[in-house]
Amino acid sequence: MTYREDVKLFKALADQNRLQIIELLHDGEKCACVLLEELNIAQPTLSHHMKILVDAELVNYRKEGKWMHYSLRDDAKDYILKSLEKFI
Amino acid sequence: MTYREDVKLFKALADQNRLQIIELLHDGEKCACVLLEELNIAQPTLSHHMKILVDAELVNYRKEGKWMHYSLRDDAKDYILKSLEKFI
DNA sequence: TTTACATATTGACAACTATCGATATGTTTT
DNA sequence: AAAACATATCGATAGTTGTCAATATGTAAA
Repeated sequence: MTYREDVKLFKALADQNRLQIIELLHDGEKCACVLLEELNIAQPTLSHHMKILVDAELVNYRKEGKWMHYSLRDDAKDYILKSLEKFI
Repeated sequence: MTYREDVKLFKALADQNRLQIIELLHDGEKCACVLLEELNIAQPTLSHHMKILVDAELVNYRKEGKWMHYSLRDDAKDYILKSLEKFI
């Protein structure tokens, strides 16, 4: 039994900025530009974090013109819980 | 709001070997020597991982003579869940 | 009181990660 | 078509992490 996907998920959660992003997205979909305003990081850094969250399948994106809208997957908590339950 | 403790917890979960250790401890308390037999890592590496799990308060230890016995905290799942619920 | 054993610590190293300036890409506006 | 804007990618760098050999520490057995 290997846990590659679960490790990826917990790695995505193992960063202060990303936890804050998840909290911000909890209210609903947000534009990257809005996230950028709320966080104290440079634009390439935000882009980097969003990629990690999307790769972990925690966050969805929707492109609209020149804006990127990110949203937490609706069953995010269950998704993490299901991962947890594999070994705990 | 900062998430220092939560990041520490998720970092502890963000490693293949440590997830496997947690799975092994799910059966109940185990001696370090037993864990060492089940995992394909060197003894200092196990010691390192156990320290991270103990620091994250996911795992308790009990010293008995020259043996160290490690066990998962009984409310481990709730403990993680409570952390999750801070931002999700 | 040696010797053997279980675990922790140290030191070194390679791999990974977060960060940001510079730049590229793609879109809208003028 | 040019300028302005939003986001992604690249390249570099500092800091962190996983790993193990060597060694230290502490305990039990001979």
